[in-house]
Amino acid sequence: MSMKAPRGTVDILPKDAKKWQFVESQIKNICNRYNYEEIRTPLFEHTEVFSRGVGDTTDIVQKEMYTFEDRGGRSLTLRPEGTASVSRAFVENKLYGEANQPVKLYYFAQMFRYERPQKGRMRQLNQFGVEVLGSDDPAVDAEVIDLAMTVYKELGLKSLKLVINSLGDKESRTNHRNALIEHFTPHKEELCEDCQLRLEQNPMRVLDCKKDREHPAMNTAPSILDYLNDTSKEYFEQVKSHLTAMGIEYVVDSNLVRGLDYYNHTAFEIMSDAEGFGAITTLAGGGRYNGLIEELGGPNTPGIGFGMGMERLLMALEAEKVELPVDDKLDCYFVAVGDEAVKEAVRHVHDLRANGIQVDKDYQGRKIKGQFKSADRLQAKYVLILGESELEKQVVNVKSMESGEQMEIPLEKLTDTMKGKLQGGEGNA
RNA sequence: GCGGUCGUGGCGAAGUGGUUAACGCACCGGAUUGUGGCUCCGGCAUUCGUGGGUUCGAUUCCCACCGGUCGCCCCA
Repeated sequence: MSMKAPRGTVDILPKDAKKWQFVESQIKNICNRYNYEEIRTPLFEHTEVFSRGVGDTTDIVQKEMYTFEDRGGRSLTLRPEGTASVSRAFVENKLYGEANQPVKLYYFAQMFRYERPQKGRMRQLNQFGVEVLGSDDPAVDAEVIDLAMTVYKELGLKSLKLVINSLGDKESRTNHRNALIEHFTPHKEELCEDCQLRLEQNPMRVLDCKKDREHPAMNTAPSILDYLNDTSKEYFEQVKSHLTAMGIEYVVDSNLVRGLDYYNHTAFEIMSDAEGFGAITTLAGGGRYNGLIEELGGPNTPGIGFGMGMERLLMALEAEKVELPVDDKLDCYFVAVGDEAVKEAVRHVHDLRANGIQVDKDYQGRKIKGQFKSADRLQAKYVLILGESELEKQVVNVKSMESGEQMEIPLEKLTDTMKGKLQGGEGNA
């Protein structure tokens, strides 16, 4: 029997986990500056949260959910995205009653989608996401987009493309929808199978079909931007002017639709131009969802947010050859020689660690040479040598692996000495 | 869900229907009796993705399945 991780899942091993930790800490730092607070919601929800929240006709709900029945006969689903879960939590915990509005939240969470795996597309994926609930100020839309762009820029990405669109309010959407049906119905037979279905269920999505891109009716199709009513139009203008004021470049693409039903007004995607991405270029996507909270049983509350793929972020960093400053050097390696010293080493290592010093030692019974090799591989800054002669004199030989210099330090001064050396920073050992 | 391609030790990578499956890296041991990074010597695949089939014989041929990868769909 060979045990393998399930299809579309991967193990993140220590080498990579260091990168994840770094990226996550940078992102949390940014969230803190923007005053967003973390929320953690369950890994699974009642299936209804997603089918109603995300929308019955979406690909996610129709073919990508991990749905199962628990022993009590409840239908549960591993979360495929974050917004519906956070919205449910917002309603259930009555966060609309909090003193500080809007409520600004962020999360790091695993998502699950049953799809054919590909590079940058996993069945279990990690997302960083943000949701702002309780304000319909266009400046919030701009803030959310700014936050996402800031994450990428501060991490060092350059090849970014921000695409935005407005899907308008309910009235605008309805008018546009009718216009689309009127426009495409005469050509229905000429469209691909998927689009024939989309025309009935969600005509907007015909617009971003790649198969029918060449169809003449596509170019003449009514654009949502022409169907925005005055308030929607004004809203979009304000979002754009805030972005411009912040120096954030964007492209308006009236065919940007987004696959989830809950979106209205602002929709956006951030893509990468970098080489080595293959077919997958979307790094993050999001938009406004002013009706969702009500749909889930809460008070009429506006909301906006985005989801950012962590795997794709890491891929983008790699594609652009961004070096992350991950420190994998070990402070100290404790080398013990001789039965008595080996026994003593356990206690001394403990003491050093208790005093905040990073130390490791040999557990393979290696000889001194092998222990030095280990120290070298672990990129130890210092090797602390305890042998019979040192034991007798109650000292430790401290060797700087960088300079090769070695000096005797009395055992009782070891902790303080090492603290001093390590605090001293680069190279002045 | 559909199509292409691939699957040999920890990693990279040759190879052939037939007694012992190259090589490189890594790793382990030794030359160096208490000190790493260099050098030399030695060690390191009894499922060649899994399961069937063809054959006297299959890692090599055929089929299925599983998995990776690329593209389509869609998205993070």
